[in-house]
Amino acid sequence: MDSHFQLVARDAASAARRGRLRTRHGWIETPVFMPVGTQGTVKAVTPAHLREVGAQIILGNTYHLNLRPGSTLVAKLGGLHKFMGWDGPILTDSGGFQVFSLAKLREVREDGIAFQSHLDGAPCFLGPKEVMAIQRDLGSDIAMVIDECPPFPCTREAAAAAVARSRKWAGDCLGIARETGFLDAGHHVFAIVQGSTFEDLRRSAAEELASLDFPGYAIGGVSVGEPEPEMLDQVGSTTPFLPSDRPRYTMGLGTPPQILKMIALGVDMFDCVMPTRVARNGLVFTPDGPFNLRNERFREDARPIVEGMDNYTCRNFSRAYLRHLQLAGEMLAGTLLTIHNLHFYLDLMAQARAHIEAGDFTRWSTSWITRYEAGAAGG
RNA sequence: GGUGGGUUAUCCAAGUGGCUAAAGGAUGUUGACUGUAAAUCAAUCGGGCUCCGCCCUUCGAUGGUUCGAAUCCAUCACCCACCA
Repeated sequence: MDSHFQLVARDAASAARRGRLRTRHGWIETPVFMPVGTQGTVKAVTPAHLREVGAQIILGNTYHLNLRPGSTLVAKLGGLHKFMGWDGPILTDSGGFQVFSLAKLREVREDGIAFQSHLDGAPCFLGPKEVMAIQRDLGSDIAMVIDECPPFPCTREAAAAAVARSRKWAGDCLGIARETGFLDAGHHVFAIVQGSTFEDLRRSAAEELASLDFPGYAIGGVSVGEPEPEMLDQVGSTTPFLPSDRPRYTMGLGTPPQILKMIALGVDMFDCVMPTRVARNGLVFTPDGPFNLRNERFREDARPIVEGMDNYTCRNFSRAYLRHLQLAGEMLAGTLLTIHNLHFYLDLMAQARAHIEAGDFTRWSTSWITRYEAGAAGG
């Protein structure tokens, strides 16, 4: 089997899969969590830190990098990998999500999305042609199609329209990738399934995109403010209609328990700003749930965030010290807490992979979630 | 010794008769954060309670004027500036 995606093992009690995805910058073991590095940096940490905590692949963002410093500049300087000093795989988001998050400054047209730059108000346009050109410039290993990500809640009409536009754009992106030799060179292009909370829309979108034969499939339109049950329903009503021999990726998710639940639904790839963003705000993850280091109860706590956890932060620093850094506004706090949180997420994924291989994923996952949710951590 | 200015809650600092438990900032405390316009944002911040409301105690100290004072008057204490 010389496919770019290989399934190594499957869980008997769920749809969880253990796989391997080949990219131009190496193989990725799935399920995988991808730290988010929107602007060509995973905030607060260096590529060396990323390696150390076990990152296999990171994200970049088409919208942001094209506005600043500009994709042609990045191309001129050797592509995003060289530019940012990261030689592992990079997935670039297309900017579709920015339609949602920057909604006040956008206009969705048939051929793409007109934005106003959030930086200086300059007009900016992203359509299939633009996003593929930018992602080619960046040297993306996995390029995402441009899509329309509707908010939650959203009407059936709006959801259907977003699905239709996204499907059209997806086909255009794939066509461009074929014509330009992007795919043949070993880059991947992933489709994005929309459909909001409408199961039939999700299903038809998934089936139609599947028929186009993409190297991978993403589930979009989640993590837009919907309650967790809705979110899991949307994922669960999409994955059955995606080809099982292609990687599946839920965009922008999630919390540790959510990720385990989605692995059980057959999802292979995840990205989320949560571990990095909340780290900069003082929140850290532990097997007994998250806690905020700013809390006074850690004032004199000499223990590491997680006893025995093998990362730079837990090996060397006490909760009391990290709390001090956070309260003092020291930038090192963001760095050390990000290192811990990323390691926590990536270590969780490594455990999940091992348990899928070992055949006891569901049992392990259930007890992991139970402990996490019961946790009054740090007490 | 003289003249002028000042003393407000943990800190800084508004407030010159009622709408003031007292602006604003800082600090503190708590919470939020899900394809990153986030090293951000929000709440709370005299004490107590049967806590969508009520009761105490506050604006250097004491005494006074007034229906009512952080706000006016007197005395005292301390601080600052300038002049001797």
